[in-house]
Amino acid sequence: MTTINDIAQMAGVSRTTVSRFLNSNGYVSQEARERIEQIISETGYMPSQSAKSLRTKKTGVIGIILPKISTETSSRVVSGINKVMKKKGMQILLTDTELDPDKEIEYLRLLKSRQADGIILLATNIGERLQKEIEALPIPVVALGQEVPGIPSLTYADYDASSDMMQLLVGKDHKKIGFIGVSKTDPAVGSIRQKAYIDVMERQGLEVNESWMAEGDFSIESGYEAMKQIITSNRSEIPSAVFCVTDRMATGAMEYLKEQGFRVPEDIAVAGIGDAVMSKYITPSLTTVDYYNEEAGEAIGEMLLATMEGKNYNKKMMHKYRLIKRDSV
Amino acid sequence: MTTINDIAQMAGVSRTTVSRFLNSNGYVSQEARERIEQIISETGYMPSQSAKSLRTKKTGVIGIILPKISTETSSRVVSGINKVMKKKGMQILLTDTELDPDKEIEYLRLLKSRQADGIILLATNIGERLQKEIEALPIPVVALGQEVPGIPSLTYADYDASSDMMQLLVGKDHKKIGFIGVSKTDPAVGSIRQKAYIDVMERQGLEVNESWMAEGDFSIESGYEAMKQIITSNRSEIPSAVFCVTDRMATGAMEYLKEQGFRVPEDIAVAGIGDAVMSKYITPSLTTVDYYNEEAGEAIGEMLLATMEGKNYNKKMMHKYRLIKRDSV
DNA sequence: CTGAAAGCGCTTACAG
DNA sequence: CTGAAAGCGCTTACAG
Repeated sequence: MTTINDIAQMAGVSRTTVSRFLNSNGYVSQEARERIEQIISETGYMPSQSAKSLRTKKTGVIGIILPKISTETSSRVVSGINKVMKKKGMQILLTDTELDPDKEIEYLRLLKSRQADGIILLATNIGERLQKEIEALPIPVVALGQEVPGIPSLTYADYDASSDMMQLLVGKDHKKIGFIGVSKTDPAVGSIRQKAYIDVMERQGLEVNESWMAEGDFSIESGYEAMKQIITSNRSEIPSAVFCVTDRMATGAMEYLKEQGFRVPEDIAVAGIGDAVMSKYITPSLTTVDYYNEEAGEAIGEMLLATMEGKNYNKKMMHKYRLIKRDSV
Repeated sequence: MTTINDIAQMAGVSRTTVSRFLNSNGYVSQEARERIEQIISETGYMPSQSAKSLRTKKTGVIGIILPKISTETSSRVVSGINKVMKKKGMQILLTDTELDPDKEIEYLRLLKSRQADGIILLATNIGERLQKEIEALPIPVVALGQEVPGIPSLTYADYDASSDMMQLLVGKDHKKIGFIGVSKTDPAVGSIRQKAYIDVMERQGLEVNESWMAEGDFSIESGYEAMKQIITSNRSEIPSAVFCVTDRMATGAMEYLKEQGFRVPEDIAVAGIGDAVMSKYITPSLTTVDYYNEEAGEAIGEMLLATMEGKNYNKKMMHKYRLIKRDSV
């Protein structure tokens, strides 16, 4: 590998001058500049980032901690983050917890040792240990999707979006509304969305029937199973609508209903959240909520950049959303 | 930040000993070991990767050059790669060319300057310049999805898979088969899959009607438009089946057909490639080819690891696939 | 079993 | 406008 010393020698200047040229700070004579430029393009020289980082304490890399890489939401978010980081010449180091809370901590440490300039955390749960770990970290951390105490967070409007969707159902005169959720260990998806469901039901004086509620694990199959459970355990009185906290689970639920000969939405209406591409193309097309994930990625990227610059950034934000009314409701 | 020197001092040993402890090479007395261990856990010390990399010339990072981050294929592949890299304690640096060939070269250089230990390239085209650049690179590079001369490549079985799909169509007695492809600058998707289409048509003595062929750009919308073009420019004689080189375009094509009142597959059959999740849940479900992208990710990861170790690895491989027969054909 | 010393490739005061 | 020198935090022969 050719180094800055080689370039300096070949150009007949000191490495200080080459460094100045590289970083365009300090004066370099036109003459020196030209010779250096020439040599660099001849050799294809690229400064070593490791050496640079060791010296400057900046790596130009930010870390992203994802619950799961191969997910539509993840890839949209990453795409958004990448968009803003690219402009700043920053790279992205990807990390995947596979939904394991311990790994969130492990990766936080790893990213520290790799001296990431900043970290974006897409947490699924937010335990004590995680918070302690973050607090001790000498690197700016921001969170997307969950509100994490003590650090800037951008959350989705889970409560409002879920309430709106429930209102839509209620407005269509549904009184028996079922619910397919996920574990409450996930505050945003498991807990808040369910709370909105229950609150609207109660506010409307509607009965919250436990047997109309089931829990899945985000997968399409689990939505299928949850729907099956709701239907089979309620021979006499099945719900006329089901609110699913996720498009994938809603897709599974519809799959089961169609299989059993139910008409959607005539017999049972189905609603989801997330606006997966799929939701527009299944039949009937799915009524859902668009969370603008890619833009959320951009926004959280900007937030991280701002906190890295020590700016007094608005700490807690909620991202926009919109209801998409289609044919399943 | 606490450094190895701090640890050494606090533990009353030299930093050499601490380093030996950290990397578990060379002897360290039980006593020293315990003190060091203790101090490290107290301080939460993590060795600086930049310093380590500068010294050892290994970063523990591999780079991935993707045509587009937020794509189902990409995220499956990355997930597979991550799976094998995780086992080796390696991290992934993500890079997105946005389908711009110049960026492939740019990112190759960037990853060099970041001293990636290896690079996985998901190229979309393979020009001269790219090949020259790779050749000059002092880092192992492997390619997935396209055969790139001079480096180990894992390709999908584009020709065979497309031929099989065409045979399936022919077997269902289709004689007028249309085609929706992409630009031929993409050898694998644009060129090879089309060649298979034409070869089968000719081998069967079927007419290759130019007006039954259209070109999209991978997007669902472009599939819609391509289908529209085929239908509207053939008032008298429309094809009875259309082979689309991509599930997304097939989905768009079906969307247009359904809109126009055509029945799929009775009036026109539609086939795709890629097994997008969606393809199972649209109506009718899409007949397609599963390329096992995640496993391909694992395989290319292993190939990179092997080349990094200088192993005499099988240079050119083709990944397995399977035809999935569903209801659209 | 352990430590002193050199060196990886940069940047940055400092002095000229 | 330019260079000599120190130092970033590690690892690795080498010597004991």
